[in-house]
Amino acid sequence: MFSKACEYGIKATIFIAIKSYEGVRVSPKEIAKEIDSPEAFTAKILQALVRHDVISSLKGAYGGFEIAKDRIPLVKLADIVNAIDGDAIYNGCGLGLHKCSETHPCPVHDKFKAIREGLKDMLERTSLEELALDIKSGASFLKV
Amino acid sequence: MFSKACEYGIKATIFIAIKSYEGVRVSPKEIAKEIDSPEAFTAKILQALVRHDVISSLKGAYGGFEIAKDRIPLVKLADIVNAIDGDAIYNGCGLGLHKCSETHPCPVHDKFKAIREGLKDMLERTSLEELALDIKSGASFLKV
DNA sequence: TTTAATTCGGATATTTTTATCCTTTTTATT
DNA sequence: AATAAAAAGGATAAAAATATCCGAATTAAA
Repeated sequence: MFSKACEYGIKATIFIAIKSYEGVRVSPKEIAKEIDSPEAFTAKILQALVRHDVISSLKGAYGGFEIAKDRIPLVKLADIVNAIDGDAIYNGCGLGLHKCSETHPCPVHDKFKAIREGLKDMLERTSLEELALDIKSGASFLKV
Repeated sequence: MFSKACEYGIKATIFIAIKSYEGVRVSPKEIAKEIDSPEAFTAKILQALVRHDVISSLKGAYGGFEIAKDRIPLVKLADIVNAIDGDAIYNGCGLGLHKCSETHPCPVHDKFKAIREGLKDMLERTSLEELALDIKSGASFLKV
């Protein structure tokens, strides 16, 4: 459903949020260990998330990745997905037609529309905050 | 959402169904032209569909691909997707955890479950017959 | 039985995605 | 100002997905 890059990006952002609640910045090494991902590749994804203002970073000694506490409830899953995979998931045609529309629909246009909208809705409604709190409470897990 | 291979497979199967209603077999060349796909790659996908008994083929002169008329209403979108992309869409974890389950869920486990089940349901309910009839009636399109 | 038309299957090429490595830039501390 | 720690960014490598090519096997018809 999502690319590997996006999977890592979501898990990394959740971990950064948890650490940011504690007021500590984290390194790609620490993140990769926690979410069980390749470190260098994860670092690249973090760069993309910074560029898209999902998270922020501080270079140099005592630097690392963080996210402002007051932004955590405002960041939605959709923001993370969008920063990494773009909006193809919502907007692209299910069968790859270049000009798929109501007036020139692909064979699965309507059937997919419902699924897509459900997905879009879920991504836009789900906040980083609730995902992070579930991890903190032990209700969900970032690896294995 | 789906792989290119799967997109081609779905469109190819629909076209084969339409031609099979007319009692004529079709070649990869004709199919590729009709669905706007790379011919040789499409041929490989057709082989996979034959191996999984979604469609059937006849080698040699006057051969080609076809699907028995009485099977058209029985074949579901899910059969085509399964033959090409497997069942990762329904069963894999949304965030790539190896052991994602009710008792050890990833952060988006429940939210994805709903989407997944909607998708699965749709794929299992949608028949090749209705897709083919929509193309025949001009209600939907296979290319552009 | 020969021929022509066709799918099948293996080998290979290209492109995209995933992953790694190394140098440069930035920054807090000493 | 010097130093050490860290992200940024570019170059490269490996793996997977997409795509092409060609010879072998099969088949219907002449």
